[in-house]
Amino acid sequence: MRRTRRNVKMSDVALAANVSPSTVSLYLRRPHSVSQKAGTAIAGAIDRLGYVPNLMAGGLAAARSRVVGVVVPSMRNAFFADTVSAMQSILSGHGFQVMFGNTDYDADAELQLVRANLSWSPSAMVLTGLHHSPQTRDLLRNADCPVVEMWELGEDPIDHAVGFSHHEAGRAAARHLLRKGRQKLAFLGARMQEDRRAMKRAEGFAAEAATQGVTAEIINHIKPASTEAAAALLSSALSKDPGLDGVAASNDTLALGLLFECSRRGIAVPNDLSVIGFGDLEFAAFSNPSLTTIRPFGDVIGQEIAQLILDIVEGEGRSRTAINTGFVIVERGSA
Amino acid sequence: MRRTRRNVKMSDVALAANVSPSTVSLYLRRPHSVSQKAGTAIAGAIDRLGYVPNLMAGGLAAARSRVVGVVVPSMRNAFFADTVSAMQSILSGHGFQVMFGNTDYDADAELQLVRANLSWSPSAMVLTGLHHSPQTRDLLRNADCPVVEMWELGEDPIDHAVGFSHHEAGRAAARHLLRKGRQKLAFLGARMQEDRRAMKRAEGFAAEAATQGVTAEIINHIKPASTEAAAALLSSALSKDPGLDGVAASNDTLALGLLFECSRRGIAVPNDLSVIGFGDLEFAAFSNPSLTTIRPFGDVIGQEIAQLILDIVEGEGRSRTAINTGFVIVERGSA
DNA sequence: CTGTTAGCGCGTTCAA
DNA sequence: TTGAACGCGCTAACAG
Repeated sequence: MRRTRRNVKMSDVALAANVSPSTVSLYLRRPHSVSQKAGTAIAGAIDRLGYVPNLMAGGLAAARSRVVGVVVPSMRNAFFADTVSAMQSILSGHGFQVMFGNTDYDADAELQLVRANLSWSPSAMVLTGLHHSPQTRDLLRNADCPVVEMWELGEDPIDHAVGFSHHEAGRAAARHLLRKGRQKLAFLGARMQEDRRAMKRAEGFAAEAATQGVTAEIINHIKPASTEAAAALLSSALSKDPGLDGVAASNDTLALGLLFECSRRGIAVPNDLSVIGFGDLEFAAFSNPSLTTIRPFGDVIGQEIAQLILDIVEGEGRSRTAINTGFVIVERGSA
Repeated sequence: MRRTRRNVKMSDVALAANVSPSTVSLYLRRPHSVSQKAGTAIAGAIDRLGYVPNLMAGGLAAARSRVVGVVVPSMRNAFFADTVSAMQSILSGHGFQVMFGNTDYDADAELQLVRANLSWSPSAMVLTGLHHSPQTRDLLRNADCPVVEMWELGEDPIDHAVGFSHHEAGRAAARHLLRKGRQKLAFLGARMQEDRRAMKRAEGFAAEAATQGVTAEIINHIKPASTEAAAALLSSALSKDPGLDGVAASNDTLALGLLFECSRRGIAVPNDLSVIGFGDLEFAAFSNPSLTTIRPFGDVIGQEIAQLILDIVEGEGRSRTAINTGFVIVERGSA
């Protein structure tokens, strides 16, 4: 840590530019509300002095900061990494910064992160999913900023929601398998006790199967997706129904594990067993057979959220309370 | 955006607890420096009133915030997602928050992000790599906080560095192929004009080959890794040297694309051609053949950085200026 | 378009 | 251990 060369502040810039501090402040916020002459003088002083605004002071005075708090289960998850990256790129172009936190699917961690973010009087809060502890909801309902729940659409959002229906995604997976003539279905999931959205897909899957008179078992593995999880789930499913001919996995990582496990066991995909994943990870196209999966639009979610926030914060027009970004089935070799 | 129920502040808590504001402040920062009685009264008031500290006011007064600014090329990249997640988990346990930005390998974007982060008087700044624009370096050198450059070790760090030598990683890849009896080598890279670390691996690769009397061509594709990039690179490499029998890819995504392309062309891996990647992505083990690759330790980098920052900021002891997290070769089927 | 005047909510002296 | 005074650097009226 280097010596503190006392920070140059706005009043120093004002001095150097021969204007008052408030003119500098105004220039910084609305350059066009200041005379050409003052403007160039200020701009000159700013970079001659290497002035860096103190956003804490600004935020304190304005009772609001240009920070957007983002809380996701895990940045290691490509879904959220996509969304947050897309959001960050757009927001930073408008002078907003992203403060982020991982909950690791822990409700208490979520509460702490929300609390921490709110301490910065953010311009907006972005959370993942519609399911939060009552305390968290309370905090957010009383927060003096827009709240966006993402990656899920459903009942009773706190404020705004951007995403899609996981129930529908589950139904779509079932319909796809059924259309392929599959009759003995199962939904295999990893860590669904924590990932409520995966659970909703599972329920949609079973519901759709039921409407067609087919029963679909839902099997959960309590640990995260991995080769071991895939092996365990496949064994379990096969023992419950040896005639199994179609499975949906709660995500592509698990689906890829299933493909791997099938090849180990000599189960032909898709002839003996159809497999459909969820997520359309980069590598879904590279597997053998390539993976049929459901593609959500993580980047679009991020873009829509950024735009929504900008509309609300900068904007005039009314903003939609729910935005459906949809999903599509990407048909490849495995189903 | 809901109605502003005027925020409860520290003085409100003080009032409710029958103590002065500064006692509350003291309690918040060092609970043990306050009498038992005052302590419980304050704690009670805090959660009865739902007090959320205003970190901007606190930071302004203290001239420092518990924010750590993190700047990475892209969160979509699993390397950085791992590192940042690991770092965030540890830091948030100590009351620090992460403010992050993606540069997309753009030096100017990096400068803007650094400037923006510094406006928050962060407790530390974390950047990716050792290569930055002179302006960025200046800003950082004069910054009144520790600076950590990560994912690379080398000459002249700004302050602290946590990572490993990419030159050495490149050498290791070459040694591995040479040890397998490969004699016609090439290093295939995507977007290396921007990813300097990949370029350093390429140089290390060529240097090591040279010491063994083997020449290794370095070929770059200016667009990001993809199936097209892999196809183009393979064609180019084969046309330069039809006898090619060993290649290193700048990352696993590209390596997987190469594997895919080889299988399309009927090139047997590893018999006709050995392939070694970099990164050890989750799916490197699932490909066919599975991918031999170099594993950096992204999560360890994050942990070490978090620890380093905590040591400097909270701590007493002297902190190391460089931490080598190393790498290992994971030998699988492709080489 | 510019300058003046008041705080924003809290940390940090210091004295009691 | 507690409290009073002061100011952190800036924004937001408003008056000129």
